[in-house]
Amino acid sequence: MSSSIASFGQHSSTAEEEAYRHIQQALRIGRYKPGERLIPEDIAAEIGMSRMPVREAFRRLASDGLVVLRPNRGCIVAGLTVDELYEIFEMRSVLEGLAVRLAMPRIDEDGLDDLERLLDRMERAGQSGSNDWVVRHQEFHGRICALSQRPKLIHQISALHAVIEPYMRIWFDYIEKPLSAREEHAALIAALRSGDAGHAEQVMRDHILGTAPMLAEFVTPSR
Amino acid sequence: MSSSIASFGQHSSTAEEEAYRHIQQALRIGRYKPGERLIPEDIAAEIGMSRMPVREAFRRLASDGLVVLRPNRGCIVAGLTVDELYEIFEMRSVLEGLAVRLAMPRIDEDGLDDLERLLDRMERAGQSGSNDWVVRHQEFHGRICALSQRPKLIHQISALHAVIEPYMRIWFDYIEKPLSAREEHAALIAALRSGDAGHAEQVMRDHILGTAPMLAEFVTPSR
DNA sequence: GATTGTATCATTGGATACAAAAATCCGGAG
DNA sequence: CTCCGGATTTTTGTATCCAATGATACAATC
Repeated sequence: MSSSIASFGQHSSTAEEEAYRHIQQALRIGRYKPGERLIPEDIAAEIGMSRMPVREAFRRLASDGLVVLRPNRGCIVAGLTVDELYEIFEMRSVLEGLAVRLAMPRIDEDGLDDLERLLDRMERAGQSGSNDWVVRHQEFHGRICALSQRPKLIHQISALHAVIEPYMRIWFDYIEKPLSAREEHAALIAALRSGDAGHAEQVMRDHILGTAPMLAEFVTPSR
Repeated sequence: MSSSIASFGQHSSTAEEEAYRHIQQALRIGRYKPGERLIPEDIAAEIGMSRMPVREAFRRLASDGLVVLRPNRGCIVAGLTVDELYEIFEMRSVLEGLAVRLAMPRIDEDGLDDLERLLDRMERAGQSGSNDWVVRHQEFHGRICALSQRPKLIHQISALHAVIEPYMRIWFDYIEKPLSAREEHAALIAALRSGDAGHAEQVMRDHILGTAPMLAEFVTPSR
């Protein structure tokens, strides 16, 4: 088999898993655009398998909200309306707010230092021009969520990040780097340092809700 | 074909959808028990189709967290540990908290009256002994969520309810009716009537988190 | 010239067949 | 009696095939 691209590491044993990862990655980086139809045969050929595992991957992607699957109409890339984008951010705000609150008792000095390091990496990625910033930003948020030690919560938040990632990338391509990003994330660390869980939760909520309007500007009314 | 149960309405055209509904229903009412293996062929035979649509339904159910799908190991009904049950309730608390907050500006006198009616139905179902109470309870919470007018939020909350429904039923079978249920839900309506969105959110959070410990008693350590 | 009906084509959904992996069973050795 | 190893059986994963549905283009009629 000639898996030309993305062959770093033996990710998984099943073909369905491979298809899922492949398509998700393509969606995240915006290779497939909203409204575009995903042809099972094309994708199957691309990664060297038959249509079937691809079809099954479609189901999961649909559950994640990344594609829309209409009977006998195939699979189209899900685009977000402005309303839906806000909805995602509302959900993120309360879920990640919960995550920091739960993370609070589990975090120590080392953990806080790690977060500072991640903040620096994010900053550097932002200045370098490549849009790695988006990845670093997710890494920062992901680290905090991970501290909560709640698998289902982490999974859910991660799924929401995947949905908005394409828009984050477009956003980042327009403006060099989110202006207040460094202060806001530094404020999150400070809130964690304070030891006041309720306060940290509120800071996270405000941070996320505050981001939404900036992103909303770049939602193309693709429907 | 003889679709014995739940044949109200022509739900959908595709076999996969039928399989999904069938299995989900069976899981909700506890017909399939945690840890039990779901044999694709058996279920396929049961509803008169081949393994394939059933397999695809498994993917969605796995995304919902209702079953666990391990490569080459098949599909087993997801059981919850006590920790996982608490996690679900934590997520519910913030998501439904968000839902009431968003519902607040959209609710009017008629809406509040509707909720009162649903509360009465819940009460009657609780006294009748049949475990319709669980359904009515979900109906009550679902109505509030619906008022938020947030499709993705509603969907997510609904998925969480599905996961805990079997445990709610077991719980209800032991104790006749949750003791403080009526007061708590009446308090929710009162909070909505007050017009204070933040307060209503807090009441919802407390209500849901308060329920978790009672349910946790009935989680069989099935793993 | 526009609109509607019809025929053809492409694509999806589902079933069957086949291959690969895991679980089970059975026998033998320690 | 227990533990290990191999063959068999069961079950899962994937591919191919067939039927059915939706899209499209062309033609006929208004």
